[in-house]
Amino acid sequence: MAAIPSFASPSPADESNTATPAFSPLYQQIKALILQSLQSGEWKPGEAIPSEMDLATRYRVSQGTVRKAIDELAASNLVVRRQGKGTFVATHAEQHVQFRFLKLVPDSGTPGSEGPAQREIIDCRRARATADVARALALRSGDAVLQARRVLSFAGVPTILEDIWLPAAPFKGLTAERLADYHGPMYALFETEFNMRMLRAEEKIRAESAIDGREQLLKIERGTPLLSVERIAYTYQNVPMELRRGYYRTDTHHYHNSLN
Amino acid sequence: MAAIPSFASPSPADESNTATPAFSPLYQQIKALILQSLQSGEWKPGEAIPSEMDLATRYRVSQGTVRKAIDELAASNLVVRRQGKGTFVATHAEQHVQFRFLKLVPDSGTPGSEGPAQREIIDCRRARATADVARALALRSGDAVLQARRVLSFAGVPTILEDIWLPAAPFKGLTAERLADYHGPMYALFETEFNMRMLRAEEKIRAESAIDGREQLLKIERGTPLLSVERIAYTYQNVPMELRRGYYRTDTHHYHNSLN
DNA sequence: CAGTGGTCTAGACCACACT
DNA sequence: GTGTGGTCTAGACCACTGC
Repeated sequence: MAAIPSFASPSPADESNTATPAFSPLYQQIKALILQSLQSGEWKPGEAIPSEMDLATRYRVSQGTVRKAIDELAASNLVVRRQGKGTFVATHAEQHVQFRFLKLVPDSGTPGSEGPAQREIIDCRRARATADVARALALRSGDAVLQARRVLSFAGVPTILEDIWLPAAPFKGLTAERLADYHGPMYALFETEFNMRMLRAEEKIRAESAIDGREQLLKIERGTPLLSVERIAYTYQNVPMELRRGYYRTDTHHYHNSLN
Repeated sequence: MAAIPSFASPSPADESNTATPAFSPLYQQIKALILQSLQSGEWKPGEAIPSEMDLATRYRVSQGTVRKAIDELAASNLVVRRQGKGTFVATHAEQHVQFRFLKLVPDSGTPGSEGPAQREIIDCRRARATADVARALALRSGDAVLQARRVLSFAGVPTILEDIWLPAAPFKGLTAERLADYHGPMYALFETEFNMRMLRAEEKIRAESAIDGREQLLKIERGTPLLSVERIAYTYQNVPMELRRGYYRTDTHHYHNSLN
């Protein structure tokens, strides 16, 4: 950095009305710079970023300052540190993070113990955003979206029904066919084909009855209670990039959450 | 510390069979020592712990090492740092952390916008642990437990029904009457009266139908889908100290979760 | 003002992975 | 051995709080 000695962009006009003097530590500025390089694709998912010493030289700060910046990026799962090897851009494509955002686990056994999930696309098409979808994705009503419906099965048992909406613009080139033929982890596809990384998500969870044909797709009785999970996934700058409405069977699985 | 230069308790006999050489950084050892003092009650919830410099002197390490230890304790919400004032033992008794473990929020408005919750104890008595309760609380079947049932209402609407089990031994002196008469946050009572701090919790969430009288207590129709939330709360050393089975209405509220 | 936590530096050394 | 992240130190200075 060298520049900006400890104070960041405090437009003097602002200070009169804001309570906070907008002090920003050096390591936060470095963090922002690294974030920029990540977003721009200078370092791609799975790749190593430059070593701490290299970055310290590049930004003209000490290694400790770079370190603290990377610490925070690692804490939010944007990068992964590996001692002796380097710091790597996090990815959804790796085996052990396949279902980073999926918190449904089998009642007995460990998360992956049922073997791989079977993904079946039921429906996939272009559509126009309804009011609620538009609000969730920060679009306008009627904007083009991609819509998909799929079923995830574990050990042959249909367990999850998902409706997915994506804004069409950032995923230009993604056809319904491409999605329908793809059977790997969806977030990995987004990363490799569209340079779109899902960084965090918010979920709203409710209990609902299985109706509107969902009972048939999950092969359960009409009216069975289902866990309804509405997820909005965000990319850089907290821009919403995916809306997902999931319906989970909870007779053999449960949603697991840890509270600190 | 001074002692134990970078290696902690590696009983040579152990090393033959364990894959990990059991290396423990100094700051982890300091963290463990601070943890001990917290658990022993040397510093009570709400109080300040000694300053970083004081602790550094006490343990004969540098301030930076103490700092890193406290950083981790703060990250797991065991202590709270306040610049210019000190580091304080976290507590459930403060206003803004009243419902630290409750993730049910109203569909519209902010978490606290409905005003204070009304707590009504429906039932409260001593009992013997059934097999499943015993397993959850690491007891034996038949061990003495305290059992309570209560309803939480927001803005006069009954929203949450909770069954709570506590091991009787650690809560010796807690009578059914005391619990029934108490109308504040339960975890605060545990802290002040029994020096029992709930540090983290695990939840298993399912969708279930309102039956077995739960529909009456929540004043909803029989068969309405409810969110079933089984929570086990842990104190120091990951010892389970409370089992709570909650039934949440999700027509006006939802369970909110953030994923990173 | 003194005391607290927060930032930043420079340098030394350790643990780990690859070659 | 070389290079990476991880630990630890000592000292300086900054920002916030309360006396």
